[in-house]
Amino acid sequence: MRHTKIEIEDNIPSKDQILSPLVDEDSGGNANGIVLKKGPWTSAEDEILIEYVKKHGEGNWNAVQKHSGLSRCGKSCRLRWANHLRPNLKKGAFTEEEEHLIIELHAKMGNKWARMAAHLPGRTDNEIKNYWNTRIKRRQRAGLPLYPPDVCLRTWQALQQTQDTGGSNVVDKDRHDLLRTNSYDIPDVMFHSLKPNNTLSYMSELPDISSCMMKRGLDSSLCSFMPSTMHRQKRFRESASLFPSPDGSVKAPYQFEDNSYGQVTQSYGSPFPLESNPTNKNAMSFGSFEGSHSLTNGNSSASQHSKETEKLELPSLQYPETDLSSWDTPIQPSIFESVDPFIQSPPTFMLGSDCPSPRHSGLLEALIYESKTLGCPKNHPSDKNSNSYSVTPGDVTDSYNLTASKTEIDDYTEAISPFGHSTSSLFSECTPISATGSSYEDPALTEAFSDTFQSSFSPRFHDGLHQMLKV
DNA sequence: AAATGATACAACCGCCGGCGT
DNA sequence: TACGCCGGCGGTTGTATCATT
Repeated sequence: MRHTKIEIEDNIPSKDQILSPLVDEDSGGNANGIVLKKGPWTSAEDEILIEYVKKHGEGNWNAVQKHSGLSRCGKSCRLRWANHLRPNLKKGAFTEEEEHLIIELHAKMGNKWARMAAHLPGRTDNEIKNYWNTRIKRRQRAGLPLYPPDVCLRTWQALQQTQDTGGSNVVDKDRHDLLRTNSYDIPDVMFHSLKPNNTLSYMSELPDISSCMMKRGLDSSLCSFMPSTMHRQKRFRESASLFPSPDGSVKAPYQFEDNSYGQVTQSYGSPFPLESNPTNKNAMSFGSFEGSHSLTNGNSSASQHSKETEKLELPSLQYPETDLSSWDTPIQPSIFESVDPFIQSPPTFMLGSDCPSPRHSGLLEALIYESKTLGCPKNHPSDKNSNSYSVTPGDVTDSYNLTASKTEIDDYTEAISPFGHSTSSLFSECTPISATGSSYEDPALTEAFSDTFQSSFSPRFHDGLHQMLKV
């Protein structure tokens, strides 16, 4: 880990700091009229803070300024202490073990940096967050997925075990607790055009799956490389940013075909044709890729705003249909998803959950979410170019128009796994870490995961589908 | 050697929940 | 119950440093 100039020359306040200390000019200082300093900490300030904590202990950070004369706000003091001054902080680069742990933890927890830090003694949430964001960028640039297959497998197994036991023996207890609240604040996503001639069919609900976790997975890891670190609003705002089209013009990476209720569909895949192209076998990509919208600061999604959609966060979903054997192969660009931006109240049987927002999702949630999403009746693409089922504006809440035959559904579910797309797509989220020479490229591993996946969900999906068709 | 881009890291900001009044 | 304060958390930004051209 590098040492910054500030750390190295800690005893010497920078010229800038001396000449023009950064202060909170906006606030003009605290309630006492004292101007609070901002910017890098000096060693002198560190000393003061350390002394303060020695005397008074941690906490009551707002009192630091009062008692020690340190011109820093409480938040700043807490952060400085937590990230740099507290004892037993481990400095330096992450070890291989730590990196693996982070990957695994992120698969389970999503962007829960503080909780992840709890599993990494001496590491701070900020460090982990920075590491992860850097990793995301790196892999995005390389067009590689985020999670290695073994992580996918373990996460999936953990998920299954959790479901089977109905408990929390695999998933952290607090995580399990998290599954108990309700939060349906994200758009549901319909995956269509997942395969040539295949668009997502309706799936019935999976009663034993946490809808929360599914939601949380929406915009994250599994679904895309879009860092889940973006503010929802901002993400949406930026989602309206423009992406160059092949002809040099710019256009939104996806468009609403119809912004009426229940029929809003967006086509993702900025530089590529917006309509589904049946001939583009590799169109679906789970990972990020060069030129994809996900590369805009790692954030994908652009959209046109409509009155109805303005408040919504639009997820970035990229479902590669990558070959399991090509872990290190940059994923082919393209993606066509449709998103129902209208958040509807979920069926009550859906598990309430902790569902912090989906932006925090990890692989685990992504897996669940994806399966759930596919099983959600409201997630219906209206893509007329596909065989997907559509929802008309009037049937958002209680019914759907099924425009495909049961046979089609059967074929589809059989063909592309319970997740609506090839099981292999899930692995595109997984990636080998070449440096470790681990088993990430082990075909047996990926196959095992695939088998597990298929065998676990297909029957349910089928049952659900058939049941749904009776409606 | 300079310019440019990428990376790593520190720090700030806004939001949210808990808690006390 | 409402309100304000405080601390924690996640997201974002700014900047120093390194690498490449």
